[in-house]
Amino acid sequence: MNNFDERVYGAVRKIPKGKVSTYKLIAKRLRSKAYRAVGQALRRNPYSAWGWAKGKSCQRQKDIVPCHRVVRNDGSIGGFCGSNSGKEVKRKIVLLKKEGVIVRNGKIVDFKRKKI
DNA sequence: CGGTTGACCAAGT
DNA sequence: GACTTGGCCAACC
Repeated sequence: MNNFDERVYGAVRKIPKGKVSTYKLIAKRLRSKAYRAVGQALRRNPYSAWGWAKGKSCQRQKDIVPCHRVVRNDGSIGGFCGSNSGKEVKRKIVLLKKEGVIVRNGKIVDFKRKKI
């Protein structure tokens, strides 16, 4: 519970629906400069937000980490599901759209107002 | 313990 | 806008 990964997951879970955050901001919230390590933690994310958002039984909602609400500092998507292929990124965009976050050309529209 | 990696960032070209 | 560089930090081998 005290390792870096757990703290990252905890912070990401607190992101409210319809809002987004960045790797850097999360690191800041943890009082750390390890924004790169945040990406690392999510990459090996043991919890899956994808199955949950898709409505299929995957894991308990309280345990999931909404990694799709975490994007790069400039509002671009980054990666998803341990991959940066366009396929996975598209999934991420769909999830965001469901929550009211519009993404165009791989970037979040009005990102400044939606980030925490 | 040292080197590599990465869902990053900022500044430079 | 794209690409490169140097820096950053934790996990991994």
